[in-house]
Amino acid sequence: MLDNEVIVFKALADNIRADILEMLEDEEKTVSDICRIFSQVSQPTISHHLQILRRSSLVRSRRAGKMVFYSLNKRALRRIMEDFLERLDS
Amino acid sequence: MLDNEVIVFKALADNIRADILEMLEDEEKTVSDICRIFSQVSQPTISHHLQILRRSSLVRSRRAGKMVFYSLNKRALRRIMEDFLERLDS
DNA sequence: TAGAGATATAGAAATGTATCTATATGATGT
DNA sequence: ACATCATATAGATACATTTCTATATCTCTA
Repeated sequence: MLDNEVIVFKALADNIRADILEMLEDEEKTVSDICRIFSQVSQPTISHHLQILRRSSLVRSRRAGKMVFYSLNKRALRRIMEDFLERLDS
Repeated sequence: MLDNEVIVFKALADNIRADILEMLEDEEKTVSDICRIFSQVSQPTISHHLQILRRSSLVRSRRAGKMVFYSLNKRALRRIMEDFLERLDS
């Protein structure tokens, strides 16, 4: 199994990060948007999870003024999963 | 993201377990077989990783005399990954 | 440029996971 | 029944991750 695959699986191996990814499935969201949903979790914690997702290439971020928008990198996610599945069959 | 998906990703999120899965890709192996390869890791540690893989449904085990054979549950792995990918597109 | 809003980083505490040694359990042959 | 081999479990320790509070950084506006 490739190293970056393990990194991606680590990123996916957490309920909060899984929920964040689902939130980003259809549209990008700011950190505050995300924090608003996870009302029980602090902003730095959300920020930390976002960094992990970013390092794994599963999300992208762009700054717009004071806000930072995060979006799901579907292409990367799909590519990694499909490569993994393909090696399983061959 | 489904709960059992997160459980599977947790199982995949470890280098030793990833390596074990690769070893099992083509043929079942006993615990001793696996231990022989991971010569730096103790038998109970391998056993522990195998239990995690088993609980996640990624491997199956069968006893044959004193030995226990572990095998990759390709069908489960493929099904989980494909369901995950499919929800990504729809 | 001072103040306020949005996000990131630092550092510490809490929690979780991996690993080890020792030992228990299960199976086989004598 | 006993000794032995293969694997699993218990319990302790080490290591890694998650989470928090406090604070820094960046950006806009007055």
